[in-house]
Amino acid sequence: MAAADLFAAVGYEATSMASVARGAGVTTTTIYWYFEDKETLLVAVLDHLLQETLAGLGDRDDESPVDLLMWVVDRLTEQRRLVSTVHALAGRSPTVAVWHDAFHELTDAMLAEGLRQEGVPEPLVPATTRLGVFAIEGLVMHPLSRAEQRAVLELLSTVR
Amino acid sequence: MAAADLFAAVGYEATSMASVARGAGVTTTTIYWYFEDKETLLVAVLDHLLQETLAGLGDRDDESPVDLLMWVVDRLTEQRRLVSTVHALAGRSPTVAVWHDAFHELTDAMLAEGLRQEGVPEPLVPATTRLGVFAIEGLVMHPLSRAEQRAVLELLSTVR
DNA sequence: TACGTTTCTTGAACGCCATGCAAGAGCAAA
DNA sequence: TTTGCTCTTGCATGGCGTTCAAGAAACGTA
Repeated sequence: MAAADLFAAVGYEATSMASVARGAGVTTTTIYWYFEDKETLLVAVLDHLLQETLAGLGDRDDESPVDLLMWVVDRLTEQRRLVSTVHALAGRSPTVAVWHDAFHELTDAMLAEGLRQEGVPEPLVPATTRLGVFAIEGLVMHPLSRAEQRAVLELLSTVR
Repeated sequence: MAAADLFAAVGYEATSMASVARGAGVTTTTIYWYFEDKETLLVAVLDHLLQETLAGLGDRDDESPVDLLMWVVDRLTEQRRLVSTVHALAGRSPTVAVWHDAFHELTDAMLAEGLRQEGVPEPLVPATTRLGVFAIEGLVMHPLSRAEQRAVLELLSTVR
């Protein structure tokens, strides 16, 4: 998909529908036959990216929890621009908001399950999950050195 | 400032320079005489809001740390739309990025100082500060009940 | 093979937006 | 009164997301 490349290269906002069409060798109107609007196109790209990432995650359920989180942070950091685009758009576009909510439902559940297997007591799981998600999003959005990232995640693993 | 009202009412993206001008009873060109572009106007509004919030914070340095954080989260949540706008724009606009960095430098320092006074050991201050900031931003961006918010902040205060 | 219907593509438009520019009003100093 | 500066205006420009009427291509049916 040409849109995915452009979103990754210059970002969603800087990508015009005309440039997507040019990249696909068609006209803008053709894009609109397949996707209702630009936001729907974005959601399609997000779904595609999510599939890829989930597949990659399946290949490494052997590593330690912190290493696993670091890997997820790395993948999301590669798409930092899209992440903040989604957050900004979710507040004003129902289309993107639906995807964003579904995404969190999925990832929050995965993290919660991981925490349970690490022995986090059940009543603490919800709040710990949320704090974990917030930490991941924070690490993705604010550039820190690898050591600093790890320090935050290690600190996070001391809550009780 | 008319721009501040419009940004708060409908958001930055949905606010056209024409509507700002109309609200101020002038022409768009006049706005451009005072502000270089729309992003510079945004930064002026952000500065204004920050001044107000800092003043309000000065009136309540008596409350408990968690209550203080809750209050900050409340103020930021009222401006949730602007918060995510700033995050999205900081990645592609130098103007907004500069303001965003300065904002974090200020607020991170304030939080770090608060943590020291709460007895957090010095070597843990940097990572704890970051985790705290991430928690605040997460709470601002994701709607949770008051009890859930408090649970996350209480959990956060148990790290060591 | 021919025809009707559905699927896909196109070029040209529309309305909105942020921004630029040349000209002029208002006003103070000389 | 003239000069020069600050401020405001109307108009224009180029780009954007999106729409629409029209036609081409593909396909099922006879």
